[in-house]
Amino acid sequence: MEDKYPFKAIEEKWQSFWEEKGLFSVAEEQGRKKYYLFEMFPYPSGKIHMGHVRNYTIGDVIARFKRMRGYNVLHPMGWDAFGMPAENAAIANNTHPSQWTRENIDYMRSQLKRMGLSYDWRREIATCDPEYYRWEQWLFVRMYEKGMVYRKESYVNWCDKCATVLANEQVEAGACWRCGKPVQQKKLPQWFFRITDFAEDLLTYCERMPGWPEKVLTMQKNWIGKSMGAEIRFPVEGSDEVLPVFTTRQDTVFGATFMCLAPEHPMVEQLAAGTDQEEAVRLFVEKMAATDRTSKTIESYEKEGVFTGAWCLNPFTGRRMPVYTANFALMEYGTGAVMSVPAHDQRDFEFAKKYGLDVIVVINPEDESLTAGEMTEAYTGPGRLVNSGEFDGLDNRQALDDIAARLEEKGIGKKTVSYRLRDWGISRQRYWGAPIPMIHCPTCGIVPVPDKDLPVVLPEDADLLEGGKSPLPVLDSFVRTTCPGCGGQARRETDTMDTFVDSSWYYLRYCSPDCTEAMFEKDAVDYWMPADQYIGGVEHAVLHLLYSRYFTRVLNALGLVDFKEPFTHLLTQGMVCKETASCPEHGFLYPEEATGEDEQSVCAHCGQPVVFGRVEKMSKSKKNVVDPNFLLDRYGADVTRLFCLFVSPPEEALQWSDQGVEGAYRFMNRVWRLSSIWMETIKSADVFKGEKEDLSPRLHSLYRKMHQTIKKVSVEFDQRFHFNTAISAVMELVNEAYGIEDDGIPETRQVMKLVIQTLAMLLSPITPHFAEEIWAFFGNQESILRSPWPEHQEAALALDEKLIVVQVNGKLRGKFMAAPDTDKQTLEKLALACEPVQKFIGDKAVRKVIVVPEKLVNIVVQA
RNA sequence: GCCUGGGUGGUGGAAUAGGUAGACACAAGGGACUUAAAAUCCCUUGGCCCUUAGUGGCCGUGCGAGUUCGAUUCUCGCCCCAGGCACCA
Repeated sequence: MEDKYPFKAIEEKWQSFWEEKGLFSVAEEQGRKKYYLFEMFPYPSGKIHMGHVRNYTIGDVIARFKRMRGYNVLHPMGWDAFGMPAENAAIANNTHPSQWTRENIDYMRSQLKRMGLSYDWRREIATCDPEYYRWEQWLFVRMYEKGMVYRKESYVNWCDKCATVLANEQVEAGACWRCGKPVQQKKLPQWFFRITDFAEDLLTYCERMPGWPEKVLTMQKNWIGKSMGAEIRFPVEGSDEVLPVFTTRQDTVFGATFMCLAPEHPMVEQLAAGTDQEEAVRLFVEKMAATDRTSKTIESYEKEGVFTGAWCLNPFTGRRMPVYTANFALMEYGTGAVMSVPAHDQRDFEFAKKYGLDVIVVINPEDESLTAGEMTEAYTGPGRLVNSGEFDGLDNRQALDDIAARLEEKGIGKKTVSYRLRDWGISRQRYWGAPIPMIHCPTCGIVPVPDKDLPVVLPEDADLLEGGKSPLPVLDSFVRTTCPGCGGQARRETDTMDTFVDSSWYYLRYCSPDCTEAMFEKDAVDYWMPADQYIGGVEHAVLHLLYSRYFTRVLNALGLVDFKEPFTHLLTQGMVCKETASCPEHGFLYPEEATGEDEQSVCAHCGQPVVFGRVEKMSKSKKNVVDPNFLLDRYGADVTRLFCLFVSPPEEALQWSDQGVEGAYRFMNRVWRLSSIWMETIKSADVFKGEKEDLSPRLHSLYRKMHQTIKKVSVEFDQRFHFNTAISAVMELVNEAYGIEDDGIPETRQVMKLVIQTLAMLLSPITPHFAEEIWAFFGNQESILRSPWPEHQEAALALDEKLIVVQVNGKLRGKFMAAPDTDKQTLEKLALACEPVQKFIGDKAVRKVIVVPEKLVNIVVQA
């Protein structure tokens, strides 16, 4: 054996071995315990990045460990293959999205294979495959039949640059999540999934998923945004019209002095018609429609509105309330109308101040009496009702219930719930996606494509248009069709589905990827689902993960699956970060653009000192990326995997360190060397099976350390997934094993054989190629993955003597050794006898002695 | 503004049914081997103090209180950082 771990030859050898033996291919085995884990499938963007490396390494460790633990492990991989970058790249490179995507998949698959990931590649799926999206279309039709999908003309988030509609989830701070351009509002007919029907259920189950991180559940809960409140109907003066509002503060209804409608509210135009405000309202509404979301957010503090000329009546006080249209009223939330209570809502307060509207205090804080004219901000806290007729004196929390009850009695409103969550708009005016399987017939209206005609295949011969506009509407061969109802000429729907639809059910397809009769084989799904472990970036906490939960509910409601939650355990891994380097003049710099040693580095372009900036998520724009290929070439897959797991626990951010990788490489070589040193002498030896009492103190200690390590590593792999501490434990074992010399005594060789074999097994999930190589050295023909995970022996952990810590008034003052079963009295006696302890007690009176057996004695003395 | 995490050596990070703070590694320093370098191996490494250099003393887990024999861990108040949401009535 060589001095350095020769990863190149070894890794290729074992990768072929696994592939030839089909070691990771699985099938349902009734009666055998299953484990289904998978990681978020990648978008085939070109090549894998460090985030992928980290994500898939974490999953692979668990998969390999569970196999050795005897589970039937399903560990699949696929491609989230539809999406805009493919179109953009195709235009830029004068190729076709299909070709671009498939080439990327081929290359990235080869990269993943180089990492030694244990996937069942026979189950590989790509969402752009017609046999995949066929079933998505099929489901769409089922949902349409059940009224779970609808079409509505509505204002949608529109990105001009990407030339498409965006879901609310894809709008970040008023800008497109993909290109960063401000998002505008545009009125278009769109297809929507009724996700809001499941808002309550999605929320309820957030309390029933102990396997999910609290953080993700909280983000989902906030996203769904449930508010308990009331709907109150305000009659419009001099008309039969009624304006319903949603409020969470019905306790303040006596203080409502005006009303605000969203500029898009359908009543705005009608109310203003014929009044002298008509023109002003029209101008305001037009101005608001032209304002994009970003500037609305930025100017969020400046409240603005226009009187519509109409008045409504407060149903409790009879007060005439002017109806305004205001920029802070949102059409998407509640009813699009707000009852404004300036004394107790900050937005209403600011609006009232600006337009000179009345402020009426209806809640006084405890022991204080507010005066409307003296308030500088709204009072939103709790208190007692005033100016509220029969409700005066009530605690406002009680009034919430009482006033809601009165609403129902008077027939002017009711208790109700509002959610922040909106229905999911899934139409995309884009080419590279799954076609929506609907037909527009001039006679029959909108008709679904019959099942026998599915899939509606995305024509791959379409020529892409400049600016990213979809070619489908002008592709006659696609658009022209016949109506399945009347047989007459009809047009196909040319919108495609949001790619998040594709990724909302792929984990079900993995269970039976080749099924031609249905979305999936029920038996296979019954066996494998729900998935036991899902791993991916936290950035999908409210997008993909919420949609997947929704989809599972849809399938459940359609009777296709028996469960509601798709993933019992979720692990959200942290970002991969690296320090940035920048030049005041040239911006961010690649490492090779900064010359010189660390602190004295200068910009290669201008010679100015390089500023080493903050540690940021790896990104091309920050020029702080590390290419996995570089690592695989230079250190190999095992070291790359080892490093990713060792630097930090999986859910924390991983901070890249060049020295850190070197350290992982050194460790790998160190274990390799340890094995090399002993290999020849222990090859023919027996594995130690004797009693630990027969061993020399040194060997005994090593033997115990080995069992400790097995225990520690097993717990980490099984429950906590803190691989960094598992690796630390293995390092300690290696360090201790290094202290043993070959003295020719049989027990020494037997123990060393046991230790080295155990090391190979403990490391096999992390550094599988290395482990296989060591395993084969011992003459094993089978893969190490086929051998059972080692079990620690509790008896081997026992110590003859335990270290007892002695404290005086809680401070460490001495230590001694004692047998584990030493009783409290003896421990106390021994502790008091400790020489340094005596010094601290001196002539002070001992007040109390606390004894924790096998651990510590604390002597409390007078201060 | 609201919600959720998190603040521990020069660095990444260990340690929580409350019980030796700093495991393991990186970096740094010293030594061995070598003609030399690389590699490797060994040692030191939280800060401060000492007229006794020790099995020595004091301080130390963002800051301030509290509970306790004992707090990185529990409670309360504050500060800072990261992530999420953001005119949600």
